[in-house]
Amino acid sequence: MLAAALIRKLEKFDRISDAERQLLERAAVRQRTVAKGEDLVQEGSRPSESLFLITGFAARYSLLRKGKRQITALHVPGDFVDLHSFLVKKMDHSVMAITACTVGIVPHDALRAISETQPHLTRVLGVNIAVDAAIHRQWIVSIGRQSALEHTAHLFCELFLRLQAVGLAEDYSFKLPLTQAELGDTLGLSTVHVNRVIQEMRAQGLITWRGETVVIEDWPRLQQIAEFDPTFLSLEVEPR
Amino acid sequence: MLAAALIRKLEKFDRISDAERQLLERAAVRQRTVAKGEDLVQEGSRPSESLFLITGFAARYSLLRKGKRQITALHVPGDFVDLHSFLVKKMDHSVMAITACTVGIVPHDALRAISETQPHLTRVLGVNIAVDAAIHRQWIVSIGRQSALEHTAHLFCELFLRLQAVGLAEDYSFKLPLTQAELGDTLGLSTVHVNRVIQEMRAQGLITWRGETVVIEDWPRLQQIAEFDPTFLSLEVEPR
DNA sequence: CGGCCCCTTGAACTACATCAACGGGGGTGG
DNA sequence: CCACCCCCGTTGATGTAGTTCAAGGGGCCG
Repeated sequence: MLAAALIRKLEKFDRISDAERQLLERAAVRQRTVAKGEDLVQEGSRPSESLFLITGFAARYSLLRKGKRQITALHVPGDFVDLHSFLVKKMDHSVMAITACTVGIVPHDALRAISETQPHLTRVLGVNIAVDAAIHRQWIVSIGRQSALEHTAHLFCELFLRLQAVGLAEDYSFKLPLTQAELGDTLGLSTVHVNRVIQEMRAQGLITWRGETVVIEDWPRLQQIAEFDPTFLSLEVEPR
Repeated sequence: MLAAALIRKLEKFDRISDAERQLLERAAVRQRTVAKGEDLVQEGSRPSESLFLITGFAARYSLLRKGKRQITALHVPGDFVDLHSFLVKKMDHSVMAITACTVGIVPHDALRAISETQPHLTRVLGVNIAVDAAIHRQWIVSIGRQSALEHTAHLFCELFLRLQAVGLAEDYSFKLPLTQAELGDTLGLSTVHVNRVIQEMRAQGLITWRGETVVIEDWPRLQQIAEFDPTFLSLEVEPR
């Protein structure tokens, strides 16, 4: 039952058998809660377990000298936050809790056992890593070649679909518990400029965003401005 | 013998047994040459085989309206260019030959067979995907929060180590067969500005770059300017 | 020999950053 | 329970890194 959110996410990629489901349930040996602002995983560490998000938002980030920060990934419930640490061993970045989080814990021993005996499940977990990479590539495109408004629109499109995929969005509305400063570190923009872009998006009737609730007011135009194509999310059930 | 470059690359991550080596050799059923400027793989396609680079440079890229282009990855000999297409099925970007290339071809059937019976080799191939993702994250950090000069310096550090890992660099020197326009599309900069940054790097005695040959003249300072930490490349043999 | 990349330079422009300041709301300590 | 304070969103003014436009020159290939 711990792994319910994770399984729902993996089921977007391919059908998961009952046997596989049970294996995942048993692999998630326990859970942990992490306070807002705390690190789930730290740069330089060599984790012996991987974490998936059950509730809350998390962010991978890197720090540079002069206090600059870049967020390289946002994670929502169901995401396997540091699955790659099983393969890559040493963390090259940290992961922090954007909100209070509960995470499921899967020991690397359990992942190894799955990789030894469960080729199909292993492939589906591989899809997870590959889709993370695809999202990274899209972010590179957006930071590199889109305007601040286009880029922001793109991120909203992406988050909406990802949250919808795990049942956390309805009626073009979802929770976005990020501050504008955190959004700036995600988009590679200053806080001030994020604020102006958001106001422009409101003025154009693209979105509303009050408190933690975002409503997409004009989905077709938001997609069009962002040049959004959902292919990179691989949200289609296929035999893998 | 076809897969020699690929195997050399994988051996940077972990020891590859003779049996695994032979499997890879047999999986690489044939090779192909691709002319400079041609696409190896096209966005929207559903490849039934994956390609690794034997010789030449290749780039993954996305196009935006108004003719803008962003390169999201550079590939050098030994790189498994679209291994992820085995898992993700539909390409969300294209891959082009920066120079004339020869590529080895591995049918997805062969990759599936490996995934069914070769857990260790499957994990090592997974490292390949995970390291690609780590490089993507580093690019996000560099585009998002570094100056043009810092970012360029970082890319040169990365390329030097990656080329050195496959025996294509010596004495702080390597071949970089990119035009300044292509480098701009890689860094998210205009051609004009790339030119000015390169000149600044030359003026500071960091590098020389004549024709296709780059020489790193001051490796410690180049790394320091770039805030370069090679951890993300995972170039250490470890049991995986 | 001609044409076309590719590198280079100059000048003008602009998207976004930086600096500074203020108000409101929610949590905390007295 | 109230007061304070800090975080967060917001706004204005100014600064600048990088873009865009334009043009020339050199080398290589057909």
